[in-house]
Formats: sequence, C-alpha cells, structure tokens
Amino acid sequence: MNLNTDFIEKLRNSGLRPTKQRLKICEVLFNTEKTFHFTINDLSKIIAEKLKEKISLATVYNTVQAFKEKGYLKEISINSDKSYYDTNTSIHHHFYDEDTNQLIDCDQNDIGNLQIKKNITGKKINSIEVLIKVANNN
Amino acid sequence: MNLNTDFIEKLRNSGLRPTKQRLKICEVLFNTEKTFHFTINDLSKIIAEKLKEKISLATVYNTVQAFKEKGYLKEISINSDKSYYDTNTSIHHHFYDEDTNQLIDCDQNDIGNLQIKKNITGKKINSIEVLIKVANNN
DNA sequence: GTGTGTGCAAAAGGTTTGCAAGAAA
DNA sequence: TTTCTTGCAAACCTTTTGCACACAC
Repeated sequence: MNLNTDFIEKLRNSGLRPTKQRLKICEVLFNTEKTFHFTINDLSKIIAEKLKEKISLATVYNTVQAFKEKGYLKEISINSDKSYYDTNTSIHHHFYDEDTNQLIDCDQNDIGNLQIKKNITGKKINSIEVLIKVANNN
Repeated sequence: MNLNTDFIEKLRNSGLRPTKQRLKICEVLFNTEKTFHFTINDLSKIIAEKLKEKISLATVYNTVQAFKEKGYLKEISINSDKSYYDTNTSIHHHFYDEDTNQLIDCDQNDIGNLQIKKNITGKKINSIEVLIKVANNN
C-alpha cells in the first residue's frame, strides 16, 4: 500500500522527519473514514491498543503539538482539565455534552451567519469557535 | 453600609452560609463598577492585596465553584492551562488575545444572529459561547 | 557526522481531596 | 449539637522539561 508513502510525503512537505513514531500516529489519526475528537490520553490508549506498541507520552505530546502547528489537527476550546483535539480541520463548530463529556460536530451551515461587527485594533482574527453546551432535560 | 447585608442575603437565598471568607470574596467580585475576568490565581492575589488577608486556596476554589453553580459567575471556555471566570453573567462572548492571553468582552449585538439549526436528541442547550481568537498582524 | 527526534523520569502547574479543627445553624 | 465550611498538606492529572541515546539525512 502507498499509505505510508503518502504520510512520509506529508511529513516531509511540512519539514517534519518521517520517523516511525510519527508515521504510526499518522496512521491512527488520518487513516480513518471519519474524523474524530480525542485527548492525548485517548490517543495514547488507541496507539497502545491498535498498534500494540507504546509511544512515549512526551513524543505523543510533541507530535500532536507539531501536527497542530502544521494545521493537520485543530485544538478545541473547552474548559476542561484536558485539551481536546479534532482531526477535522475544516471550519466547523461543536456541541459539548456536559453529561458525557462528548463532543459532536456542528456544521457551519447549522449556525446562522456569524458576522463579527466589532474588531480589536491592530489584531487580526485567527479563528471563530462556537461551543454549544448541552445536557439532559432534567 | 448595607452592602454586607445584601451579600448575606444573596448567599442565604442560594443555600450558602454567609461565612467571613465568602463575604470577602463577594466584596472582591461583586462590589465593582465593571465586571471583569479572572483566574483563581488572580482572585487569590486580589484578596491578599485588597483585603490584606489570606484565604486558603482550597476555599477560593470551593467558593468560585459554588458561585458558578449558583449562577453568580460564568466559566469561560478557553483552551488554556488554567480556568477563566467572568463576573459578567449576562449572555455575551469573548475575544481572546493569543499574544497577551487577555480576554475582551464581545456583546451579543456585535455578533450576527446565531441560530442553531441542529439539535441533539434528548438534550437541551445550556449555553452558546463564541470565542474569537485574535493575534498581531505579523 | 550533524542535527533532529525519542523516551524516560523528574518537575511543574493547576486543581482536588481527606481530614481535623472551627464556625454557622 | 449537628451540619456545613475552612485550611493545610498531600495527592492527582495533565503537560513540560532536561538529558542521554537513537535515528534521519
């Protein structure tokens, strides 16, 4: 299969050396039909289970950080004890289920037109994130 | 002054005993003209400086948590190493300056109509938060 | 060979917890 | 006197760091 070749190229193109660990992480993150959300801990577990191999936590942190900087991952702003990441890097938003701590994608079209009428002098907008917190009807 | 009486009533009404510490924290948080954003660490420092008195960190955490549950404070969703709180509990949004880590309020009117066209079965929307990340024009 | 990446363990930083002493009801 | 609250220190969890070794080029 030429999957690995793709990943090697992808990494090279962004100035990252295609190491064994990075390729494994690519496989877990990007060799899926659907995009998904994860925490570092999740990712670490998936690597251990799926690949039956352990990658050092420090390396996982480093790699996720690097992938985020290169735009292959997005960090999701939630107030929480941990960071959430998204393999879906297109512009979209999130529902956050406060009962289960689960994240659900919310398409841009599912939200009315967002027009920011205020701006901060000397600053440019980097991102606009909408987080809709939901919970049970109790 | 009847300020303290107000706070005592406020606390009693929500089932919280009006202890010395909680009243002090009320004074710092709610006896101001303008609303503001803070971290637990900020709050702890303000208490120490303004009131020349130290309240245990555990108590500050407990109290902020309690005030949040009672709706006197809002937690702001930012991906960051620490939690940010807002004494402005009305519906509004935020700019987050990634260079300085500062938060700036963004009025509801400064954002176009938000209509959530998707909903999660069996769940009700608790809040909608918009976070606009800004940075220097480099 | 040079520079980058990895892995381990230790450290750091924010937050929570257990428990005994203290204050409010 | 019963229940809630406080404060301290220890514990906890996520994330970062320092450094030696290994790997990519």
